[in-house]
Amino acid sequence: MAEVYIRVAEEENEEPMEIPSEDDGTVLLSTVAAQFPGACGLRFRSPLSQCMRGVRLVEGVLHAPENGWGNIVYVVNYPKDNKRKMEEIDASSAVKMKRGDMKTSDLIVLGVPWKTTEQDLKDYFSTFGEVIMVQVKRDKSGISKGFGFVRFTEYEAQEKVISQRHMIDGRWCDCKVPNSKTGPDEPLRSRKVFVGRCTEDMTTDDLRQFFLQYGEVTDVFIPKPFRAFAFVTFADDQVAQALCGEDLIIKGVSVHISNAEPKHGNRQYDRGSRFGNGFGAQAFGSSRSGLGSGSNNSLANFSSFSLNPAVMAALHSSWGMMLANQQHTSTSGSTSSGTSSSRDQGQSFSTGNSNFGTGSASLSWGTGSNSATSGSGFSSGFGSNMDSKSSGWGM
DNA sequence: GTTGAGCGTT
Repeated sequence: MAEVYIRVAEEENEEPMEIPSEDDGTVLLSTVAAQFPGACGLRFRSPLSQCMRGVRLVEGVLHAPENGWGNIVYVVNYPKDNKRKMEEIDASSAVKMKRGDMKTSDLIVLGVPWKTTEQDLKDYFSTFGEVIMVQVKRDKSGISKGFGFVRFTEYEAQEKVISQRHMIDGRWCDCKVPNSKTGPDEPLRSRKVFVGRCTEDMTTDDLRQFFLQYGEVTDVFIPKPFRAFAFVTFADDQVAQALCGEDLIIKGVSVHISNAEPKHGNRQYDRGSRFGNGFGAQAFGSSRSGLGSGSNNSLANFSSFSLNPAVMAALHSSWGMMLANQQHTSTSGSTSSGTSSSRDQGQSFSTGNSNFGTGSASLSWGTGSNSATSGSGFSSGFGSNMDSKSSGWGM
C-alpha cells in the first residue's frame, strides 16, 4: 500500500493540512500531533449519516475507515473537547509520550497452528516490519504448544501487529504483549471492566464501537459459548473506573458495568478494586494518563471527577438514547458449528470486523441529540466546553 | 445464564 496524504484541519471548515500516512495505510497519531500539538484523535463527518465519527485509534495508530481515508477532511480531536489550553496539554501529552515507552517487546502469538514453523511465522510477520526474533514453543517431543513469540525492530510494526488479528496457516491468531511483560512497570490497575447482561447479538465489534465513545479501547473479550457477559479493556484506567457501576444501553439492552475481577491464575497485582458503584468518594489514585492529573490544583475539588469531561458528558447523555437499534447486522454465521476445543484447534468463524463504518449506519450510538440532554447537572461543573460538541470525543 | 484460554530456557 502506498503512502497517501490525508487532509486534516483543526475545525471542519478551516483550511486542511495534508498529513502523510504510513506505508500500511495507517496514520500515526504522533504524525498528527506533530502538526497539531496536543491532538488526541481524529473525527470526520460521515457522508452517509452526516454524523461525526471517530477514527479508530489503537495504541497511537489511526486506522482508516472501511473505505479508506478518501478525500474528506478529518478534524483534530483535543482533550477537553477542542478547547485548547496548549501549555497544559503539551505538558501532559509529552509525559504520555514518554510513558508509553516506544521500545519493542516480545509479543506472544496465540492460536498458532500446530504445523506452523518459525520460518512460517517469520515470513508472515515480515510483512509488518523487520522481524528480529521468532519462536514456536514446543514440548519435549517437539510438538508445538500452539503459541509462539515474535519481536520487531520498529515499535510501529509492533503496534500494528497488536492491533489486529492474524490469519496464519488457516487460523486466526492474536498477538499481545505477554503477561510476563505487563504489570511491573505499567501500573495496570483495572483498565478492564466487566459488562454484565450482554445479549448474544452483541459482537466484539459492537462493544468496541460502543465503548470507544468513552476512551480508547484496547481489548474486548466475549466468552464463547455465550455467557451473557463480556470484558472491555480501556487504554486509560480512569475511564474504566468511571464507568463502573453504570447501567448503559447497548443495542437497546441495559448492560451493567462493574470491575473486572482478577482473572483466575493471573497474579497481576491490583489495588483499590472494590468499588461498589461508580463515583463513591473514591480517590482514584492511579492516574497514568496525563489528563487532569498532576499539577492542576484547580481541579483538586473534583479529584474523583478528574476525568475527561467528555467522558462525563458521555456517561450522562447515554441515558435515554440508543434504543431502536435492534437490527442484526448480517453477522450471521458467526459462532458457527460446535464448540471448539482448543485441543483439536477447532476454530469457529467469529467474523472479524464485519460492521464498521460503511454498513449503512447500523450503529447510531452516542451520536445524535446528545446536547439535548446535557442541560442537566454536570454542565455547571464543566461549563461551556461540552454543550456544543458533546459527541466530539468519541464518535 | 453477571467474572475470561492458551503465556517463554531460567
